[in-house]
Amino acid sequence: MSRENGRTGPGGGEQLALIREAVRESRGERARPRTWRGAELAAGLPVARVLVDKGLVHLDRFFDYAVPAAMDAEAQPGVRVRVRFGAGEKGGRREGGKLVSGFIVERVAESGFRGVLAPIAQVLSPERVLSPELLALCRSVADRYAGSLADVVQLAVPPRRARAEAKPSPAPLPPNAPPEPGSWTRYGAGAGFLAALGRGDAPRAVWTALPGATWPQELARAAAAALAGGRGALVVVPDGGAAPRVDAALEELIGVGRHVLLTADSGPEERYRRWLAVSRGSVRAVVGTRAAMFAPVADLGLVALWDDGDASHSDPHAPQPHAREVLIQRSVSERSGFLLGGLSCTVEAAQLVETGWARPLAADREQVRAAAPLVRTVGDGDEARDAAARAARLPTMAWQVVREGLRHGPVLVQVPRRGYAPRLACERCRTPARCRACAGPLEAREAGELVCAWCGRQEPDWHCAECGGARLRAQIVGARRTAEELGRAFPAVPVRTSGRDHVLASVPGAPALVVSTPGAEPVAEGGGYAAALLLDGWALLGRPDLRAGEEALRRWLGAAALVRGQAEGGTVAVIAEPTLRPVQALVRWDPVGHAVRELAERAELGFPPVSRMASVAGRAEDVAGLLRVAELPAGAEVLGPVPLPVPDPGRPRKPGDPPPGEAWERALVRVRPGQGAALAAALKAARAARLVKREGEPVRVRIDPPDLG
DNA sequence: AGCACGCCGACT
DNA sequence: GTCGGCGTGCTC
Repeated sequence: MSRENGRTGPGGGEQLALIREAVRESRGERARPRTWRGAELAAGLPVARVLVDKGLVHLDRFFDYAVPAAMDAEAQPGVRVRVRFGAGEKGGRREGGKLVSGFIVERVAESGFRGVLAPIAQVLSPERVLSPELLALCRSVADRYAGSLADVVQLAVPPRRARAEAKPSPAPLPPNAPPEPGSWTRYGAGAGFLAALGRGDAPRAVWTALPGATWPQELARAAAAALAGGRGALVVVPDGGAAPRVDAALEELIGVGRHVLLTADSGPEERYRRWLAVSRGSVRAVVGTRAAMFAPVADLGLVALWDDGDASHSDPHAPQPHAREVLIQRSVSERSGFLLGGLSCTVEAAQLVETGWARPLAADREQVRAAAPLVRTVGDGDEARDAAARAARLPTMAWQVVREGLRHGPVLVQVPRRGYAPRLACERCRTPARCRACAGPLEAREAGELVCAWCGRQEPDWHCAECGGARLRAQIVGARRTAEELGRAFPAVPVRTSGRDHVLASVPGAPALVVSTPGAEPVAEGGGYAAALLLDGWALLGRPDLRAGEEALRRWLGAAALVRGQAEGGTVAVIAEPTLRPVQALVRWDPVGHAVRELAERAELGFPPVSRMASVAGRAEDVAGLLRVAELPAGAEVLGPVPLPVPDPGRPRKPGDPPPGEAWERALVRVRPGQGAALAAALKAARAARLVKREGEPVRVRIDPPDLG
């Protein structure tokens, strides 16, 4: 990686640079200037180290600028500045260059740069938004994910809103009184965990929450415990639905003015105002979504994350850091407590316990059994005997669960989300159903007709090309129709739907059919749903994804946790093959056992998180080229490359998709867990080298790729 | 990404 | 001699 390696041949730039330097030296120029074009420079520390806000990987370093005396007071570390960047020299003076923004990272007495420093053009505001702690966090996240510091800083520091900066933040309030353990006493070590937070320790726990809707209060109580001990707290939840619930619970515990809610819902200016209140130390607790993981809470006592299996915890912007990994890093470097909670359990969470890094925080079996509903399973193929059940294509048992449930309260029906299903296939031989014109995958529309997802052509008379079969596994249609038929079968009962565009927060406790897609389930008032029917098993489990089982269980538990406990007659029917591991884990309500078993399997196969992986995607020659120059750590294993499936031309292009008409390949690189940092560094360096030399098209590098087939 | 600098061929 | 083509490397 040494600079000299890149230089070749006589008369190269290296010699010239030396000559230019010698000339300057003889002219008496130096890197510690007193003046710039006659303007006086800051006396004490006249050099500012600046992070220039340009995401280019090979520019991932600081640049020194001269600090004019007039800016001395305001040009403090952490402030936003404008600087001229990119111009060459004319007669030993800097001219032109584009005005770019950046952050002052440090003030120093002298620069290592042997040239004429350009002055800072402007201090945008004296607000010190990029504190040393936040900078360090961004640096370590960038390193972990093979990304550039500037990219991560962009995620961590919200865009400036001058109006929000103008007003001072309110004075901080004294700490609240320690909260009672409350419902934490239901978990063996719960009260102890809160007590440890309160006295300033840094306990770490993976918490398996009991079913029900009390977890927002429990998260709030943990935050309140850290606050009462005089430290800060940060709670990250997956979506705008959960955040207000934790926020409300926290407000009830500690009142107004000690915490803020950081979500996109409040709008950029209000959000920045709240962020500033945190940055200025005016409040020391934050509840928020993904981006809040970087919130500059001073003196962190607790970082908490809810439901780390939710995909929204993974930031879609480069370098795509995951909230769990960022918060793990924060809890280590800032020596804070750590709480990873959920109704379910990811393999990563299980690994934190397995390695001894965190302690499990769970209720005993009796408690779980009492709080959880009764779960009954029935396979897909079981024939129903009565006509109504057959019309709804429901096995008799499932039908009875719904009918019985409707006598006592609302019944939740979980249906698969559009676009979440595997492609339609021949019922007999499972050959995917393809368009005869363009070979695109066929989709079933509401009315039941078949349409090509790529070219839109209708296919009224489909026959399997392999076996001549005429029947499809048309389950999306099936599940939706089942929901419709249920509504028709119980005409006296209202039907409510909750999904993508219309998400209901809650429904009344009266009998009703509540049809919802996974993740959009409303809370039922009056103690929960009387029953739930889970119809999306085949869609969840049929995906060719390493996480399919974990994800199915997570979504089922999320729905089933809203159903009343077994003692109050709460029942759940799941239509899925009863022998499958996630189905059994649901019946036993044992997410941890499931995760532990999955983890063991990953260990056997050498899959993450037991190994560390990165994916490298791009045109075949670029992927090969990058892997050739990358100095991968010893023992690194390259899997593939294999051709990447072409995304549907009909769908809008997602970031990260190959450009239309280009065939991409993907390789996976696997290393032992301890070598993750080396892997990231090697891939980053290789990509930078190729960018500098302009070899081929850029390649996409992703650490912890989420879509492992 | 821009943009200057350098080397080499064609012109006044 | 000197003007301007693009190939190479730097940006405080």
